[in-house]
Amino acid sequence: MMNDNEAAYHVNIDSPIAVYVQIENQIQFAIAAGRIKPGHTLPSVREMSQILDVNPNTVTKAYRDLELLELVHTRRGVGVTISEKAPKICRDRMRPMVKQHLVDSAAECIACGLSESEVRSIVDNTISSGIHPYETLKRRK
Amino acid sequence: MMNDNEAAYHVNIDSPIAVYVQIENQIQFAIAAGRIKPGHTLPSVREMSQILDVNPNTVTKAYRDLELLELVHTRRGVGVTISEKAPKICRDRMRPMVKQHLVDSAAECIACGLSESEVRSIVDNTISSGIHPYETLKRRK
Amino acid sequence: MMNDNEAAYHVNIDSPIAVYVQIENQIQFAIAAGRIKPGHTLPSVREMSQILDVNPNTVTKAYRDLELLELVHTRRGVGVTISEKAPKICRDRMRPMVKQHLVDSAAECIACGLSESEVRSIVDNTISSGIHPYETLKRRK
Amino acid sequence: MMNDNEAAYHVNIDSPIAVYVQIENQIQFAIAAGRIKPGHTLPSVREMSQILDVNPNTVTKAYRDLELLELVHTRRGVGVTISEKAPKICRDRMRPMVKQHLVDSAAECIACGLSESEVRSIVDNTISSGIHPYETLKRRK
DNA sequence: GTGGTCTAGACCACA
DNA sequence: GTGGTCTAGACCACG
Repeated sequence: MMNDNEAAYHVNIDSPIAVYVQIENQIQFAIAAGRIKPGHTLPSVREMSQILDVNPNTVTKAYRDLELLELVHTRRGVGVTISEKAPKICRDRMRPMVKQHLVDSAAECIACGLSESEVRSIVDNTISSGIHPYETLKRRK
Repeated sequence: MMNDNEAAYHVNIDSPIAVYVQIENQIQFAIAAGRIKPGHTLPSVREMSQILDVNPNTVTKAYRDLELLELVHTRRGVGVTISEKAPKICRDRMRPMVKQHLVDSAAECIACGLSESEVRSIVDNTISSGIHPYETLKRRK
Repeated sequence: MMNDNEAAYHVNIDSPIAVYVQIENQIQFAIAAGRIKPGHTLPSVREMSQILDVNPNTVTKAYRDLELLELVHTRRGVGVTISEKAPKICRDRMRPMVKQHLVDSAAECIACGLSESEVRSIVDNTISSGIHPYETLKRRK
Repeated sequence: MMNDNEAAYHVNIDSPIAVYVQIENQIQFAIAAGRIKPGHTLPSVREMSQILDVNPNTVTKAYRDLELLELVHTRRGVGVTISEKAPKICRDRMRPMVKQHLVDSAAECIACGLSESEVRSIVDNTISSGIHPYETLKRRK
């Protein structure tokens, strides 16, 4: 079994998606999926910057954004902890977004000439496989 | 009957996606979907810039990228025409991309706690509605 | 010892070859010849524009083309670095081109009535002299 | 045996070299190589534009340039004829140019890592084969 | 500090 | 008329 720290944070530096956005997304997905829960303390900025091998400023920016969204509380000397209302906020914020992504993606596939059954089969296969979204959420910002 | 302008080019200047990328995407979708075919001449840079109400340089940038992708042939004093191999190139390039988008989007939905049937229903609804993707696809690469 | 600047970038503004193409060519030759290697960071857009005394946009255009060719990786806030596969791509792309140029040039000489020995002698002299091509290669394609 | 009219004019519309330049080059090469001689009448503008399937204006521009170079005489009602001094002018003009091309091309090859023997071998092979340069001359303008 | 996008406008080359 | 190049300068996004 994994503990909370094995949430396996990572970033793809070659992704067109900004690094700080990737970080935010991973944490939001982890909250929405219940993998990290209210009260949990995120790795410190320094730890996270080492884990991800990125500039500490980048982590700071991500954490700061999460705080603006009220998903975490930052307290000096304590760290950054997941807020009580994070799961709800997170889902309320993300669901319309991910639904729209799904609509857009399906529309793209049809526009490219994929058959309806092909589209449905891709979705079915995705559903029935373990999946790790982490950098896609803000694809369109 | 619709006229040559049926392609109905347009851009959303408030989109986070660069205008020139929106232009490229629309043309690529139109090629992939067979709405514009090899030999077809695109609106001139000046025309297109009027249609879209953007600076001609922005259109030039989009057309130039399409040429680097070998989707169009550009000839000074003549215009920009769709290449013979455009449909194939376009589909080969776009299909893996749109499929991946669909996989990612479906994974996002599941990760956010949407039920499998909810996901399938969104896809089904999208398939059975007329749709006009034009500013999705990736920003770069 | 020479410093990092040994690459000695420069452009000829009176050349009929576009400035941005001259920049691309110099970098490609430097990569093909092994003078700059994967991981190397190119001068920033602003630096290069000062070195060459051209508008930053012109440098941007060159760097962007190099990225589309996958010769460099561009990262905002970081800079432009030579990709791992640049040397191979570069040689694969350039060798057929330069060979064809050589064939064409030799054919031109013969067609103009130069003797075979004269042609060979020009080539021999060129080979045995230090040479710095930087603005040849094709304009496009 | 070919007669003068079988000089086999043709243009490559996809070449980066301007069509009118390709026309000029072919005629100049033909003069330099002695394939067409003083007194010979070139195809009329209309004929040539049909042969090449290009706009008559393009042929007109080429013929006009050749006249400025004193390679041809244009007389209304008669046509365009090769001048007496064309062969000499042509060679004097072209030789330095083609020599420089050869130097540049050999330098490019070396810069791309081709071995000296490889370069010599390419040249030798070219010399010993029948060759038809027609659009290369003004590669660099 | 880095690069990315867009505008405005000039001038050139080509058909 | 077509597209191509370059400049100047603004504003944004990222680390």
